[in-house]
Amino acid sequence: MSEELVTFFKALSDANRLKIIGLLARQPYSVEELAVLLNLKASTVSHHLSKLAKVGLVSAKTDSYYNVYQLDEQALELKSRSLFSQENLAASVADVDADAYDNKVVKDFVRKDGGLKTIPAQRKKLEAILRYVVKAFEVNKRYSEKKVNEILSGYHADYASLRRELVGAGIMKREGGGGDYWREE
Amino acid sequence: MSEELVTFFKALSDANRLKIIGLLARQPYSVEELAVLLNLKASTVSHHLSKLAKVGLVSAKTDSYYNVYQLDEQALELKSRSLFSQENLAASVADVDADAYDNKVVKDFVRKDGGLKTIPAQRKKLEAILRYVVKAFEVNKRYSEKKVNEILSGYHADYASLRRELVGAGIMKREGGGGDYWREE
DNA sequence: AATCTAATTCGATACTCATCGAAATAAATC
DNA sequence: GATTTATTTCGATGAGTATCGAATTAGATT
Repeated sequence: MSEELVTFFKALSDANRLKIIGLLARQPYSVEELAVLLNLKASTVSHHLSKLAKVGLVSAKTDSYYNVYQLDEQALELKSRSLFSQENLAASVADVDADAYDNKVVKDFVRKDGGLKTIPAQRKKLEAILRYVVKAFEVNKRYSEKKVNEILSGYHADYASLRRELVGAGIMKREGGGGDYWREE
Repeated sequence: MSEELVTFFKALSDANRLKIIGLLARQPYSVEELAVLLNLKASTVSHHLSKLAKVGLVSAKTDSYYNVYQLDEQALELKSRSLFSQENLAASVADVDADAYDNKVVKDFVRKDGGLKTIPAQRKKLEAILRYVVKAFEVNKRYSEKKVNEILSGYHADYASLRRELVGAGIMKREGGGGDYWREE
């Protein structure tokens, strides 16, 4: 996945985070020690460490009062080796191709007024359309079924099928049996 | 230098720029072609390409109307190999140490009101102070000698020495013989 | 020379994110 | 159990930057 690669690079595209890595390459440090060395507040350092931890470059060990962070050299080695591998390069291009495919399908099935000519029967095309339709919903906002139907009916008279497929494909989530709907991520 | 490394990672920490790299890994493309493939405007793609070019990952070849960009695979290979080398790790730590040194010198020579107790005689300490003093100037803005003197006199009565040392150390630039001063980078 | 076309630059806007201080957690000592 | 200490989380702020459209530049064709 390309998103993961972006996250990795973002984690490293900050001078203070690189300094942290450089320091941890020599020995483990607590948050406070790093804060003093870098002339930053502890909360800021904590923020940086969480980003580095998220991509698996550092990890923490609790030691009495302190939370001692250490560099995962193995992960560093591994990552740096595979960064520009054929797979990663291909993955980023796959994203482009996928987008292009989605765009083509949307162009084929969507009228100028934004509504759907038909609901695609083929699975792959249907999913492309579902990814298009879901953009009408805000991320992480809760919608009642009534509201969902109302929005979807702007796309096709058979809003119920759209709603069912959105949930079935995991593109929208639903709480329990009769709860609200929302768009994740 | 650590700054260079940050720039490199920043160049790669954008999804669209990674896609560009992925695409150029297969074949060269013009700006316009990339814009279509990525669903972006040409001006945006141009902006991305300039960032990638700045770190030496891509280069352009003019071909009739078009400006065809290609990936410098050699640079990619080279960079990825040395990213987390001992030298780079050490360099980032050196920055920390250097900063700590500068901070200590500043603490020793600067009064609470911001003025200098004395102008350091030792070269290394003087340079640390000069790096501190130059922060009073905006980057890339032009200042007349009169204005420079005015600002520097806030630090020490011997503003002329400060001005001379700033230029001598290359920390501030001066145009020709009697022209304006400015702070680069 | 005049005109087209692609590319770049510039100014504006919206969004992301580094940083801080304050509040909330967590863990250990008293 | 109460309190201290380190860390994390949260909200706000400011700086940086991706994106666009318009204006400008650079080249090539007529």
